[in-house]
Amino acid sequence: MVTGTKQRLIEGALEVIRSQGITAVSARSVASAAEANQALIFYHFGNVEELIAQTCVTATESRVDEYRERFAAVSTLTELLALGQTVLVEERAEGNLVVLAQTLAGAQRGGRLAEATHEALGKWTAEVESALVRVLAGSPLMEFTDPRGLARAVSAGFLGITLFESVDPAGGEQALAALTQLATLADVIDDLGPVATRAVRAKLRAVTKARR
Amino acid sequence: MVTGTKQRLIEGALEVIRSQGITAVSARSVASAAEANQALIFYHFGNVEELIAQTCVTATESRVDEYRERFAAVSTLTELLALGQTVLVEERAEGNLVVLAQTLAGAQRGGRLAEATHEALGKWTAEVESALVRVLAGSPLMEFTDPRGLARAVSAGFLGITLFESVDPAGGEQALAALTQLATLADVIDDLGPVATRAVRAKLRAVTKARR
DNA sequence: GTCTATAACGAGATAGAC
DNA sequence: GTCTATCTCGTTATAGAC
Repeated sequence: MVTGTKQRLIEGALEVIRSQGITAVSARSVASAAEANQALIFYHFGNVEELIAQTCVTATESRVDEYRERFAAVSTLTELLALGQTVLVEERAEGNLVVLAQTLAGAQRGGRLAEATHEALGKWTAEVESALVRVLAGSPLMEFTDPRGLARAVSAGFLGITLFESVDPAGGEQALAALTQLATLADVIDDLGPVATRAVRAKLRAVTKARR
Repeated sequence: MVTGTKQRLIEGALEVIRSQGITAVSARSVASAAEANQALIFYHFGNVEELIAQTCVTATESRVDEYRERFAAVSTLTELLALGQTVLVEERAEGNLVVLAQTLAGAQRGGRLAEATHEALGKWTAEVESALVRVLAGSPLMEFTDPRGLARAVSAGFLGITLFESVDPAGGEQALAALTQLATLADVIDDLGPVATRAVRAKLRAVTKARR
């Protein structure tokens, strides 16, 4: 099944999306990239949208599987942040964040692509979230952050940077560097321990008060 | 010029992109939304890509102008973060972050859209950056953050959350909430002043050492 | 500036031979 | 499962009347 036509069509779709984006996807362009007959898309997937949906989900699945062990090996916030950087850099070459971002853009009208991207995003956020929970356990940060929301924010941020990079590579690099710096700051809070905890608690009280 | 056909075509393009995304854009769909004749797109813009490019730039310009005074009024990090949230919420209704994100996706193949989105992104990042520089002046944070890169990271993050929201509104909300919490943490570091500065410096030395 | 009409082509999708 | 051929429709873009 490795060299099967169905698989080749998915790889063709990946290639078209990576190099030209979702707007360039058509039965003909994908079939051409896959060196397959255009009619086979409809035989194997029924329609083009379904092909894209399956492409997005399986590609994401395969990349997340690739990273699973590495996420599991992470035990500190610093390590997690370093892994995040690695993901961004590796996917810059692998191109699967581009695929997810492009499919997400194509999902604006809802439909099958919305369902598929929702599923694909869930695969990333689940991995990030569980790593966050593990890493933040016992940290003063745990008390004030929601790993669930944070995992989503991080995933969304990565997608945004991926899109940003495509039109401004230098700017994307700067953005990544800035995030790394912020990461260090979070680490510092972590290390400050009880001092930071007290400070954060005081701040939260102040903020809460001010908003009443 | 307010009710001119050219303007109506731009508004039609905005409507199509907002409701159905970049993949649904065509001379016919836009003309229909603008209640204008399809041929007029080619008379006024030459081709559809140019229409989208101008739509993206002018829409971004108008929204950024809308926020300029509010950015200028910001004098603390907390206020800036609050404004950031406001932007995200208001643009959720206004829909112009969606337009920028969608155009960015359409810019994957380069060409005119890449140029236009580069320009549009620059308008946002310039505003965010100048506010960051002002707000971080004299803060211990200034020493360790690059406002230029941070502004790009923030802008990219907003675009990512915007895309994320379109397929998972609840998740987008959680992401936004998590960022707000992180914002408070940054604020705390700011308030800690010299204590934080020393801690961050020590941490940076440690990190630098570990990487050698 | 705006319209109709139409050329020229690419799109999704299906039928049917092999 | 894969191919060719084809239908039908939507697409960009232009020509030319008004």
